[in-house]
Amino acid sequence: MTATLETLAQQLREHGHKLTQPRCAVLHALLSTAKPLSPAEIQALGQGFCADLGLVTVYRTLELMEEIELVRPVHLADGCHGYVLATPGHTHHVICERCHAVIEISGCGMGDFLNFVAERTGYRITGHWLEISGLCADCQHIP
Amino acid sequence: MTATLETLAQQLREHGHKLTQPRCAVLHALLSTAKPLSPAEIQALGQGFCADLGLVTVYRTLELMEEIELVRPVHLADGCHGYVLATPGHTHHVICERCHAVIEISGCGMGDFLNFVAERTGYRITGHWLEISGLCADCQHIP
DNA sequence: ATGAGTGCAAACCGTTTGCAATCGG
DNA sequence: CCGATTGCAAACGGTTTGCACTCAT
Repeated sequence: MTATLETLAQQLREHGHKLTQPRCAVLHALLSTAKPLSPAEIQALGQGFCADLGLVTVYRTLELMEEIELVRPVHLADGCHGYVLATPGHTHHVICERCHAVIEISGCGMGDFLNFVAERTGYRITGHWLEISGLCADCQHIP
Repeated sequence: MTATLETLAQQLREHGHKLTQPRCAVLHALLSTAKPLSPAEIQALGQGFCADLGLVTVYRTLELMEEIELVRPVHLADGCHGYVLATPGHTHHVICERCHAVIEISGCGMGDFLNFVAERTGYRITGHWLEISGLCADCQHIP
């Protein structure tokens, strides 16, 4: 099931949140691309739908949507970060270092590795954060 | 080989950098713990060795030491980040979510998983960033 | 009608920059 | 001695907060 404005709006309502113009504008912005968007980029794109969308509202909306797992933050190694629409379940991001396109990998073949780490360190492992960078199919052909 | 103030200082010199009091203070601070330290924490600890150590100098020193791979940045999922002394080669961090102790895992059993990702996505994989969180041996016994 | 949601302006925090003074080799 | 390094103060960019107004339900 692919996310649409309707399904996303529905999820907002289910969590008891109001469906407002600014929130629709943020969703529109995120739906318009597979790349992670910064709050400022979301504001710029969102203003096509809600002309006076404020940056503060974008922050508050993203915080809200992160809580109900509608969006997921993407932290890159260089510290910059953005948001993408979330797909349910445990996923990892693969990010093109040239065009920043993102693919989510669901399911994760790291169970064995994590067991090894647990044994080796004595830690009880509770979570992990993995982001993979590379060149997407398109960008491999562009020098 | 465990890093000491002497070996670290040596590396600085080898790269043509001067060995100054503030830089020693930063190294002292990092040697004093296995936890990642923020620039502000490094300044506070470092002032025990160099009373007027400035925060700006800490930033510039960390930048320098990151370049010559004396220290490594640690980004946590919650966005806060710090620095730890680096061990050579490709490593991953395992961080205790309670006391923030860090263990580095060298070597990394993720080759197969990355190949799988490459096949599945069509990306040419160039790098990855993995941080594992859990409870260290000590903290498992504290509720 | 009424509380959730909004925009604005200002506060805030961590980081970076310009510059004159200082220190190490 | 001389350039690398430092500390200070100020600029900076992104994020958060206080508050009065507005909107969705």
